Amino acid sequence: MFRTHTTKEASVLDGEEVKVCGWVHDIRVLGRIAFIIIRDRYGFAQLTLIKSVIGKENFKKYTKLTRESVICARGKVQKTEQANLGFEIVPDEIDVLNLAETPLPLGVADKVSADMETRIENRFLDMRKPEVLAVFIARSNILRGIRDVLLKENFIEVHTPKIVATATEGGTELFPVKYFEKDAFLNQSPQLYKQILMGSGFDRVFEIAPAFRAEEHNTTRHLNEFISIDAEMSFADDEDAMSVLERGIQNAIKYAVEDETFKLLNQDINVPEIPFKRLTYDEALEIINSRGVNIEWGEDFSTEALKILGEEMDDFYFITKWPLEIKPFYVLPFEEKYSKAFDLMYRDKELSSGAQRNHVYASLIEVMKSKGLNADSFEFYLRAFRYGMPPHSGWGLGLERLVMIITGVKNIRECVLFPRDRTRLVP
RNA sequence: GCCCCGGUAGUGUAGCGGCCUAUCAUGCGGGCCUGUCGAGCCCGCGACCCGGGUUCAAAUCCCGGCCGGGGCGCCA
Repeated sequence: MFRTHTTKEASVLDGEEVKVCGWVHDIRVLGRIAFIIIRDRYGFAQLTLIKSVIGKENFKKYTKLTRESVICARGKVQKTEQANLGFEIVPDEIDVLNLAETPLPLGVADKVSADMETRIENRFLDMRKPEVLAVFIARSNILRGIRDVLLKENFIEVHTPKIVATATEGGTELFPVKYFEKDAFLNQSPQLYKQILMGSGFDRVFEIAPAFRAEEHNTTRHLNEFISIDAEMSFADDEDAMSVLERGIQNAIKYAVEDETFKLLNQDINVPEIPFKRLTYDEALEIINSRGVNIEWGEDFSTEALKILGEEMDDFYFITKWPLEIKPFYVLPFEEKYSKAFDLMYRDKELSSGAQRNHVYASLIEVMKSKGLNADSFEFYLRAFRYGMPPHSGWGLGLERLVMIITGVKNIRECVLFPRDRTRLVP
């Protein structure tokens, strides 16, 4: 057995023999006494080495260990006020499982910061930092928070193809892939497939999976590969969809903040009250124009415009009743020039977009024509609308955007283990 | 796709024509120290992205390349 206890399990003991394994975080030598700080995923433990007890040779050997080496220490746990952690382990024996080379390309315990590039190139080391790990623990909790709500509300978790023959919505660029003798693409969204499932009578589905966009954007809030959380529900309107979404967000934040590692992020966020405020596109436009930024009716909001909304509104809010012309073909038209589309915002950031969908075949064809789309290439999708398609609604939510907002991380790349951006394909 | 900005020891930086055999911190190596916990003190190690040009003189100015960061557009 490598270890009997994690550092956290050992921290509550007193007098017991334990074996703990982890990384050498730091070593402090003070003449005839030395301290080795050992770190594992769960925390830290201090190994206290007294030269006269452990022997001259062992003392020298152990204090010459390099930082970030992997060791396993066997010894007695003692509660003590003298240690900052409130306990220490007095080792009889330390096994060196793997000696780390020196110098480290990125210091884990160093007091200097590192650039994003250095961090990502040495991501395995970067992720040894407890505050970096905390982002991924939060990410896991956020996912669980949303998944729990969806499962509880009877959604079926599904997976749709990521290698596809046609664009989902037009507009964004796709990554081409060779599919034997055919040309194919990486899917930008599961939109069309989850709608087909409504025609299959699945009633409520959700999918948590990667989506790919070949846009050459270079910002702190875009990725070329991201995780899209998509939900779709039958016999439901836009309001029903928004309501599921806000319950999911609320629960995600609840799960994230109640984890004890969340405090490492120094993020001040409260579990939000629901329902979130609904603001129509027209109302939003009025606010923006009143602040001197001119946006014409029917235009999408610029970053500058969204910053104004972010200042005027509460943290989370929906923008509803969008002009039909700036939304994708599959949204339901409403009062001539409007649609049943909505966006979920957090201050100035777009988190999610959704809509009640157009389930009427003839109307769908008409909208596609007006947008210059070729209905023939969407036949696999459209045929589901000819043999019994219920009214339905849904949304897509960018996981990393949500993680960014909840954890307070400023660059979306920090929310992904190994991010894919305009120039990064390795690691 | 358009527009800014930047590349100096392992890491993060200062310097922006001659005071540079290049600053500081961190790290690494060595020494002292029996309770450190951002340990302390002393000694040492280690760097100007690549190619061309301007100049008596280039880390510093100019051109090209490569690499990176950010903003906009677009979106999640």
